[in-house]
Amino acid sequence: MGGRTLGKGEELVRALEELAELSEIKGEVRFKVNAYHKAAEIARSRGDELLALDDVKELRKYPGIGEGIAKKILEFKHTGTISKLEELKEEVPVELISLLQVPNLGPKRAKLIYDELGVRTVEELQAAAEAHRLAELHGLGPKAESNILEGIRHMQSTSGRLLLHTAHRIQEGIANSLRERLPGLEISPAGSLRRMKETIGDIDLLVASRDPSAVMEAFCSLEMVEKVLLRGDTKSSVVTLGGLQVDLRVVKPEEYGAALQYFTGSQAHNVHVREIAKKDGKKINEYGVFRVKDDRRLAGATEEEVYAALGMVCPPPEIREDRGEVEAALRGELPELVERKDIRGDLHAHTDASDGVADLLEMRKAAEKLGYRFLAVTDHAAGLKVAGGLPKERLLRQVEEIRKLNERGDSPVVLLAGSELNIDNRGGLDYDDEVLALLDVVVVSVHAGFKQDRETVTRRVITAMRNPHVKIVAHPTGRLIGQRPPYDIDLGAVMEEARRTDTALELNSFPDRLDLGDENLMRARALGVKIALGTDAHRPEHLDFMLFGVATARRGWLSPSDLLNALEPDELLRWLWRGRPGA
DNA sequence: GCCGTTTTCGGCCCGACTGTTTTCAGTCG
Repeated sequence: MGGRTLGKGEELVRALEELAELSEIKGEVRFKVNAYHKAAEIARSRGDELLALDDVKELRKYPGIGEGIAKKILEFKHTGTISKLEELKEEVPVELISLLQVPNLGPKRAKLIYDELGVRTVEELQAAAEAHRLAELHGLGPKAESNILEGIRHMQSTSGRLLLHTAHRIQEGIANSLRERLPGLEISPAGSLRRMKETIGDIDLLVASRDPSAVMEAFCSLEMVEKVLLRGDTKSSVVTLGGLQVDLRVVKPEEYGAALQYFTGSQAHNVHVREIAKKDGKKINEYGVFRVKDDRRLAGATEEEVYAALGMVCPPPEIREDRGEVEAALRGELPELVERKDIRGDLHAHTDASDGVADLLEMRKAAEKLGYRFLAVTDHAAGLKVAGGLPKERLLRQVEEIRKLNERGDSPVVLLAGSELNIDNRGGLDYDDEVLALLDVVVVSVHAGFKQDRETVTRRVITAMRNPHVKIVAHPTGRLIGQRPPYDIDLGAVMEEARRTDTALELNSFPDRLDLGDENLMRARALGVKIALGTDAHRPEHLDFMLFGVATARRGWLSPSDLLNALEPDELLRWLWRGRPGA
C-alpha cells in the first residue's frame, strides 16, 4: 500500500537483503551471500539497536557482523545507503530479485536468462518460456523450461499462505482421521506449523512407524484428499479439497527425533546446529547424530537426545529461527517460555452489549471452562458506531452488572470492567476521564485513519497513552494478516512511551491479527515493555484463540513475567490501578 | 564476508532430486 514508509531499521533490513540477493545473482561466492543474509536477519530483529551504535567495534560484538558489514551499517546510518549496494544496482537490475520468487528458478538461471534474453520480470519470463526460448539456453532444456512455467502458474494460482489457525485445524483433522484408522499412531506436525509461524505455506506431517506402506495407504485414501501428487515408500504429497498441499513422511521410531528436528527447521536454525555439530566432529541429518571419524550413531530417537548429543538443551520449536536460541541452548540458558497453563485470564473480550454474540454470564462460563481467574470485558466504546459502541449510560449499567456478578462470589472468574476505546484523529478518547475512572481496564486502539502518515498515527497513539487511565494499547500495528498492512507507526517510539508511562502493549490473539507479532514482541521484551494477551473474542469459542496468542508470545521469547495475564487477579488489579487519579 | 582453546588462512550445512550432462550444477527444503 503506497503511502507506507519504512522505519530506518526496516530500511536497513531491505538494504542488506538486496545486497545479498543482487550479490547472489551476480554470482558472488555463496559464503558472502550467506553473510549478507545473516546480517539482514540480525537487523530484522534488532535493527534499531544496531543503528543506535556508533562504531565498528560495538557492531562487531554481534556474531555474524564483522568489519565489512559493520562499516556498511555505519555508512547506511549516516548516508541512508550503502555504496556497494548502489554499485551492484548498476550491474544487476534490481527487478531481477522478483524472478527469484519463481519456484524452480534460482539465481544462476535468473542471471543467465537475463544476460542472454534480457528478461527482467516474471511477465517477460513467462512470455520467453511460452515462446520456448528458455530451452535453447545452455544448461537448460525443455524440461527445465516447463518446470519454470509450472512454477509461474503455481505462484499465480496460490493466493498465498494460510493463517496458522486454519492450517492448525486442518492438521488436527488429518491427524485424527489417521489415528482412527491406525490406533496409537505416533504423528506430529513439522515445519512452520510446528514452529507456530503466523502463516503456513504447506503442511508437513511426520509419522514414526515400522509399517510405512499402511500409513501411506491410509493417508492417500483420506476423504479430504483431492489429488495425490506423489506417493513413495516413505514420502507422499497430496492436495486437499481446499487446495492445500500436505506432505507426509514416515520414519523408523529410532529416527523419529532426528527427523522431527530436521523437518521442523527452520532452515537457518538447522544450518546453525549443523555448524555446531561439525565443529565438534559430528554430523547431523534426518537419520541421526553421527560421529564423523567412525560413523558411530550417537542419537536419533528423541529430539532431546539429538540436541543433548551436541551439548545443547532442546529449544522449543517456536523459537527455532536462529535468533539466538542456538547459543542459548549451548549455554543451557533457554528462556522460560510462557505456557498455556500460566495464563490466568484474557484481557480483551466483547459481549452482546456491543458486537459480540454472548452475554456476560456466557462469556464468564467459557472463561471458567478454561480454568481462568479473570476475564476483561472490553466492549467497544461510544465512538465506534459500526461495532455497536456503548453509549455512556449503557457502559455504566454494564459496570454495575459486573460489580454485582463479582460480589455474588459464585465463580472463580473475576470479571474486569473495561472498554475498548477508539483513538480519534487527535489522540482523544470516547469517554471523559470521570467515566474512565470507573473502569478496571482501559484499552485503546486505532480503528480509522489507517492511511495517515507515520508522524500523525504515532502521535495519536502516544497522546492516548499519556492519559493515566489508559493501560493497554490493543492491536498496536492494526495489520490484518494477508489483508491489510500495518498502519505507518513508529513502534520504537510507542514502545519507548509504553515503558515510560507503564502502559502494556497487546498481543491480540485473533487469528488474522497476531498483533504484535513475534519480532515486535522481541523488541518489546528487550525494552521491558509489558504485554497483554487478549483474544478479542466476539463469541465464547473465540477465547480458545489464546492458543495462538501463547504460541506467538513464545515465538517472541516471552516469559510469564513479561505478561499481565500470568498475574493473579489482585496483582493484576493493582497493576491496572497504579498511578491513576482516584485510585 | 565471517571466524578461530586444534586455524589470522582456509575453511564455511546436509541430503535428495532432477535434468542436463559426459561427470555434475542448480534448486529445494
